Amino acid sequence: MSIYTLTVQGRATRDHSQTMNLKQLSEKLGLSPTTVSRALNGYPEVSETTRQRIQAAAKKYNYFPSTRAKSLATGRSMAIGHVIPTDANSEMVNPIFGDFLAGAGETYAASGYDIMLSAVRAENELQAYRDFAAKRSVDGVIVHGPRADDPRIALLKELELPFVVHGRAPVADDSYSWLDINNRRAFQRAAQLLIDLGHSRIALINGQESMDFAQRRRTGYAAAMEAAGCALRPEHMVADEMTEGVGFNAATQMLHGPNPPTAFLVSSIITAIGVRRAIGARGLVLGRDVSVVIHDDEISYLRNGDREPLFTATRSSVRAAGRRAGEILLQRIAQPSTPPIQELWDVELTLGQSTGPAPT
Amino acid sequence: MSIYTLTVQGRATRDHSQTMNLKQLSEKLGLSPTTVSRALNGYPEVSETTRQRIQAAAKKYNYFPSTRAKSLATGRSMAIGHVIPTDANSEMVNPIFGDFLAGAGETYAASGYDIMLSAVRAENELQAYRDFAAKRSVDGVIVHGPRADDPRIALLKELELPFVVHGRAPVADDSYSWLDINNRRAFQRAAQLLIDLGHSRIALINGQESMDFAQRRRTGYAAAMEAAGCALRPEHMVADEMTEGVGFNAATQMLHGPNPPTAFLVSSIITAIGVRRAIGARGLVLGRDVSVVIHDDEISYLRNGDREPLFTATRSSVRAAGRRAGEILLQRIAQPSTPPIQELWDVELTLGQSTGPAPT
DNA sequence: AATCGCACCCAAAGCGCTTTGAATGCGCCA
DNA sequence: TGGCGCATTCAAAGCGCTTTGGGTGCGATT
Repeated sequence: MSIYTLTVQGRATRDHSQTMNLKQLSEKLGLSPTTVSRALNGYPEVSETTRQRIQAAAKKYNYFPSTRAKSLATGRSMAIGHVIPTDANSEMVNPIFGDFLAGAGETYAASGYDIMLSAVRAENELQAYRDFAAKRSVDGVIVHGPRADDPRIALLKELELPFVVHGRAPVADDSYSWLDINNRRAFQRAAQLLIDLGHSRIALINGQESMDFAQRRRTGYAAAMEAAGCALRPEHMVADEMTEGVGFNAATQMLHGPNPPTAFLVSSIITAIGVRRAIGARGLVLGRDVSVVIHDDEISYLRNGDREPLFTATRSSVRAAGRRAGEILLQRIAQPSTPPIQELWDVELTLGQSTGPAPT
Repeated sequence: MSIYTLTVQGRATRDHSQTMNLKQLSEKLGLSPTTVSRALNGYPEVSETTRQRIQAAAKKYNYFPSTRAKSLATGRSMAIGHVIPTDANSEMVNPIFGDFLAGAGETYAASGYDIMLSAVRAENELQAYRDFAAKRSVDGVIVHGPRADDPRIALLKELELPFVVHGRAPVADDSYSWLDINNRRAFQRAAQLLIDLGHSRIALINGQESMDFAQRRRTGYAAAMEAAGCALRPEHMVADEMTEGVGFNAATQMLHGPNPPTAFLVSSIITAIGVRRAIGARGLVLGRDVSVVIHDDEISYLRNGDREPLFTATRSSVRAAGRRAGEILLQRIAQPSTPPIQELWDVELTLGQSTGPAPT
């Protein structure tokens, strides 16, 4: 027995032997569907004694309202859309995605929302949002990894689909909701820390320049360097995918160059693992010969050390960000006409074993 | 304007100014909803010329059928459920999840299915599957990371919800569909490779014993060791979470022990990164003093080297597994009464830079 | 000329829920 | 005693689609 069966022609036919539904339940109780529905949804027009009776019966018969029918009747789908790009070229699935979703999922679950995931190639990303809107399958969406002049924000406004951006677009704009960390200040402080330790040849291994966060981090880094009178060397600045391999290759090349950096500022712990490998391969010691500061998203399976941090790091939990972004979105959905919400989180700077005074 | 608005009492009221629906479209065309629906769904009872006309209009007015209504009418939700445990204790979100989903998502998208994600704490996992069934929000589910005597399999059978297991339960059972890699053979071959290189003190750093794959890998490892007459030392076998920290700690401890291993067999590239760090910290050289063989799931953001593999590895793409598991599930959904499908994939063994002859 | 088959099309019912608008019954006040 | 207000309950409409079970009109068959 299954939910549906196929006829010979392949046309679907129904199978109504399903689970308990509202009508059946109300018949068992000798009440109207109206009353049962109201009782279960907590409306006041039903006496407390019948409500008790109804709830007991619902539990007894394991009754759950069909989300499909509920959605259709209410016009709300009780689901939030997330679009996960599965870039065909780079085969890169964002490693922080899982933790962000776990955080957001907690929030959603508490309010009865589900997650609708759309895994698409980058070039179909816009269409994925369009589909969400056209098929009315979600009540709101989260936008991940905003880029310079990101077309998604304009599209979502046009589609009138509530959304929250994790991160933000480069241009200041208070017409939409976002949650971001203070990337600029984070990298400025991180660079300053290294400068205070006596470093002046500090390399930046960053995410791709098209990403807003990467631009802001570079700006922060550059500001600290310039304020300290340190030269900004193009050969010491890389903006690329945040993979272990990129970290290794970039650091290897720099360490073999004419004026090798004595410190690295690295945008991701994964990239930093590659940098660490390069440092080791060059016969240098991390934290003594070469310092490294990273940004740590607190990815659950890549903790930055158990007790004390391994890498000195600017730190902000992406899981907490997911939780909060989910809250903001639900709030937007409940009250779409209130002004958008923006939150800028400051990061912690924690000292680990990967930094030390510049070698003399 | 939003999908719905709240009245003062908080009761939802409808807002029907929505997007184009079937009725509106059919009116514009001067046809009945029946005909339009049939035309768009490819049924034969409609002339080719009107079909063309209808399709053109649908495109012009950007008409998409509401999935909600469609689901209700057909009884199929056109969504696949995935439950992602967000364990509260370990805060561990499975790193291979993203890539598996990306693969499965490709398959789903090609058939018009969506992904419904349920992020729950481990203790609520069973309830998540129950909810999927009771709320009728998905047509089938994927079971991730099966454990010994996994209750989910029995539950799903009882719920009559089509499912496919990624991995399989320890007890042979051809009554359900699964897709697995040959973990036993993989680790047997990997251990054999090390033995052939002259190693005899080979450590195993494995996933938790409760996981089926970990048991099979240990069995394969043990078989090779015993066949070669190598002692199975308990202090050289670890079964724990597959994090960098665990790899580092376990390897550090072993390398400082009385009879340190000369080779490691590691269940995950993430753990192996910790092992590599421990080897470096001990002042040893990977691939010369100590050999390492890993299992590589080909996670997109943690490639095992660019061109040539970094670690010698048994290798199998988890993304490809997702694609195929999705296919199997869709097949099960379409024809639930056909016999279950089981697939056991063999892994590749690729040589990298992390293995060499045992030091003498 | 009556009948049949076929190609096309439609009205209406139904999926399982929510919500509107009314009905019922009861205590209470004038 | 009649009428009012309140607390409960219900019947029916509607959400946007699919599918059943006919219709209609036309050429071909007898």
